[in-house]
Amino acid sequence: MARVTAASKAITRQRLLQTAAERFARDGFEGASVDRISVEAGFAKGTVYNYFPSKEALFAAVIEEASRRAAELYAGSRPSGSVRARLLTLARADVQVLREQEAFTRVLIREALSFRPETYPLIVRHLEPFLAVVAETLAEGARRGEVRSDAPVAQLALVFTGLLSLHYVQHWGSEGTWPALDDIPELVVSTFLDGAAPRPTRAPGRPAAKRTVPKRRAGSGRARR
Amino acid sequence: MARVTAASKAITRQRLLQTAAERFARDGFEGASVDRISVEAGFAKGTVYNYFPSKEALFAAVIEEASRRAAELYAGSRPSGSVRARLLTLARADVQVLREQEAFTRVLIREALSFRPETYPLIVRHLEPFLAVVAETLAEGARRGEVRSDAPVAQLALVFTGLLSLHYVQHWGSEGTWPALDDIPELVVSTFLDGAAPRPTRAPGRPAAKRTVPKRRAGSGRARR
Amino acid sequence: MARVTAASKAITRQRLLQTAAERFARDGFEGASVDRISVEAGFAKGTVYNYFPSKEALFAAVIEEASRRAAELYAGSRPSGSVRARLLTLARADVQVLREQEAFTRVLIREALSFRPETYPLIVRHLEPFLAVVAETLAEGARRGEVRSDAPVAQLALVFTGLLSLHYVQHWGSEGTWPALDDIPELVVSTFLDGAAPRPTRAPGRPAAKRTVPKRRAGSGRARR
Amino acid sequence: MARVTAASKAITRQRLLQTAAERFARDGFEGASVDRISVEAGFAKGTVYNYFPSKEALFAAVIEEASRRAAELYAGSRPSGSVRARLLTLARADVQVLREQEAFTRVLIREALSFRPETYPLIVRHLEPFLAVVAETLAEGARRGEVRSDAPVAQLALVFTGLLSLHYVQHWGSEGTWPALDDIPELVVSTFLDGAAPRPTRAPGRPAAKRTVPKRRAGSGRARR
DNA sequence: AATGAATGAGAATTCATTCAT
DNA sequence: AATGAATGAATTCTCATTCAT
Repeated sequence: MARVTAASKAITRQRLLQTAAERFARDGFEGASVDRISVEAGFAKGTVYNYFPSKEALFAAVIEEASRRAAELYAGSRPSGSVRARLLTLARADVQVLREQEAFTRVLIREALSFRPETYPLIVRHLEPFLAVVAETLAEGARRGEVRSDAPVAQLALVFTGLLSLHYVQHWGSEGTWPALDDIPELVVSTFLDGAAPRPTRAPGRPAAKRTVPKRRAGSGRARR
Repeated sequence: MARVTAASKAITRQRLLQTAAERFARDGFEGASVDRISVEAGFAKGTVYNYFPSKEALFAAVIEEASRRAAELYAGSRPSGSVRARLLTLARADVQVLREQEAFTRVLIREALSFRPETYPLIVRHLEPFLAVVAETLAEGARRGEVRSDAPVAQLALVFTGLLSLHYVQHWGSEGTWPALDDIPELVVSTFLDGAAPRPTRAPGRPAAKRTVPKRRAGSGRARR
Repeated sequence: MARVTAASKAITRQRLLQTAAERFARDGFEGASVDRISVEAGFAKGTVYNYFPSKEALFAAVIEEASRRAAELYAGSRPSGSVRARLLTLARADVQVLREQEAFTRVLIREALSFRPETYPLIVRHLEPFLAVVAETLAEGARRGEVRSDAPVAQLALVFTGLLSLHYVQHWGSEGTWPALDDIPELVVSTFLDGAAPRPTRAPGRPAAKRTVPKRRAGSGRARR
Repeated sequence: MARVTAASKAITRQRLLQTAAERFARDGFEGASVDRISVEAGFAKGTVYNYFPSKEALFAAVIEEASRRAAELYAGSRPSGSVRARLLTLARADVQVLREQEAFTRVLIREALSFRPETYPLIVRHLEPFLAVVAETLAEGARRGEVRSDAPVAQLALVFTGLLSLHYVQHWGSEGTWPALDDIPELVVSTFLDGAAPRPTRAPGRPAAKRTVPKRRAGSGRARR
């Protein structure tokens, strides 16, 4: 019985967290209503308070949960190959996480912008695993000469991750018009690695001008150095 | 009477707007209290409503005011020279605007992230002039071959402007630790134009690894044009 | 739980409605304060809003409740006999309703005079059943020759009902001095059917002389003009 | 100069009173806004307070003014002839007053229904002159045998005056549909004097059923049934 | 006299939170 | 565990009133 109870409690908790994530994402922290979350999750008005001591705590739990799941998902992807290829893999994993928990992610990014002292640590903690992998990848790249070595990798990692978020924001802000989620990884990797200035030593007759910033055939360690 | 009245009204309005910007920046649109803004500005609870018909309107006025001032400041800087130099000038102007109205800007960026349909147009309107100048500069650069011509300039302009915002956010999030406001223009221009991959054709004996992403002395006159 | 809850909810609702009727009657719709109603009913400031979504809705519920009860009371009295006798019965039923819910009725009459477009339909709906019975009675009377047939019964019914209201107003306005509630039915029926001109040729053996106005010696069949 | 000043003060006062009457009539005491009255009268927000110490006082003054003007208007009409003719004249005078100051009258009737102890005496005072003339007329009629003498004329006068108000209310409530203002005097006099029971001694071939309750030519006393 | 900026009490309404059942 | 009635602080907004100019 204890087992059953424990299990059903866990289920209830999950349901509350899921609903809460959706409502927070849609309405923001202030705008979301505890009552509504409870009812939408299929419980009565007060049930949330049997699981979380306050709205704040519920919100923190939502973020915590998002972080946990994201960490799991990242754990699965062990990138290899050139730095470009690895960053692409990481960015794709991030987009994958985004897809699987878009609501969570929106909460996260939105709340990051509020600079509320209570939640900031949570968010940093959430980003850390991803940042660590990126930084490691960049360090490796710097050793191999594929990445500029004149800037601390931690900062470069922040920029890379920030670029991802930036494009998510533009995706949401444009209501999906541009960029499409699928395009984001290559866009970001390209922006991050190559910049907007033309590569000086491109092969002369290179095909230019695609619609979007080009999927560049990464690999091929050729030339570029 | 009329004179005195008009003058003092303008002062009151400014004081209200200033305080409102601060409170909105700190607490967000939902979190900020109109009564509190009024009192904190040194007036009675209801005085805001002698100047603005609603909280929404007050918020809109805050953004409008920020836009107006920003436009003035941009108007002062007429960039010239290479695209890199121009972008640098623009980015510096933007940082200048940020400094002069940091509270305003925080409101803006934060609210942009809330995706509230009511305020989105306001924000877009605010960004437009800056985006337009950036896009124009990039178009010129594309013609001159200083900028990749394989992506729409409008999108590149969005990325450039987004990169600025991204670095502001990191500045605030790190409580000023990194990046410093002064470093942001070069950081952003460099990230935007050059990317993180090493420039292939640098002069051989080039001094590497500065603290931040380098002020690159573009020098070495070769190629880039 | 459910049982207890449901029962106590009904009681609470009734208490709120009763108090609301009193306050609305005393202060009018605008003048009455929702908070005060709640507290006066023995609850906290906001409790009204657990039962009614708005002040308007509370007001509507008060009227609805009054209508429901009035309909019940009218349903009990099935008038028969001469038109005079029937109208008397109806008027007495109306006074009975008034007695049982004097506060409600005052709300009603008072609000009818405010001509607020929102509440007018409610009030009309409230009056309709009574008006219908009156009209029907008058139609029957017209067929039998007991009532003038030269005016639409709907209008006559309005006048009859209006006369009742008029006397209630005078009752309240005079603080009960004149007319007494008990006298109103005969007064109104007499005024309505006979008018103030002397009845010229009453049949001799007709039962005359009630306490109030009617005792008419009518006499003097002399011509009126 | 004192004269001029005094005159212009009086004009201002009148303009305020007129506008106030309109607003009070339209919006009720609570609903009317002092600011709006002042501005609509062509003055600034605060000017009302140079003439009236409070909203209450302004309201009282409006009623007082209405009474004064009404008394003047009544004074002009010295009715003569049969009681029916005289009552008709009085009723027409009342409708005339209504027409000339509909706003004032609406305020009055509406406020009468609120039973607010502060204003009730004012309203009674307002009605008194009219009531007195009506009572006098009825007394004369009773002496002449044209009016029932079994009820105090004061009460009959109240009923007569109340009937007028009742029809005004129906006129407003139906948005002018029924009854038309022009029809009210005859309607009321007929209802008041004759009632809804058929006159016993109508001439046999009498024309029946007009649209509205008929101007009846008071027929000639023969049996009612 | 007139003005209109400032005031602040008070209203409706929301909603996180408590707690008896 | 879950419920949901009750609470009351907090919020936006209105408006009568004051008073310096």
